[in-house]
Amino acid sequence: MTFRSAVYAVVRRIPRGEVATYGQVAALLGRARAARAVGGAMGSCPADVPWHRVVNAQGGISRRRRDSGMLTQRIRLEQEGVRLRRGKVWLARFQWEPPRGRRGRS
DNA sequence: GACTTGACTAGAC
DNA sequence: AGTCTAGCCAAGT
Repeated sequence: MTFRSAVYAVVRRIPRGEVATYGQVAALLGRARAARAVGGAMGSCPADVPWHRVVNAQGGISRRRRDSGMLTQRIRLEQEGVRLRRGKVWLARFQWEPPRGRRGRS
């Protein structure tokens, strides 16, 4: 199980209409400081991974080196009902609150 | 195994 | 509030 596949597993759990931050995903994996690695994993992910539901700590859409997919991300989020405030996701309202005691043990 | 890169962050200025 | 700097982590060379 690579770190990346673990990342995908978590992202797939993000409910439609909600979002999570890179740091949040990292924390759920027990690697609170690996937000950067999470971003790297998102660079290329399976089609069934709702990558658009992952944003940076400020609720903003991080820039890719190339591709302007960040535009697609914003649109997809809005279509799911996630509202933005001044170009940034309204985290206080749409940030995902993952259930605890999951991840295998209780 | 060292070195580089990147969709990150938090803290200084 | 906008920029810069320094940690942090996994992957690919």
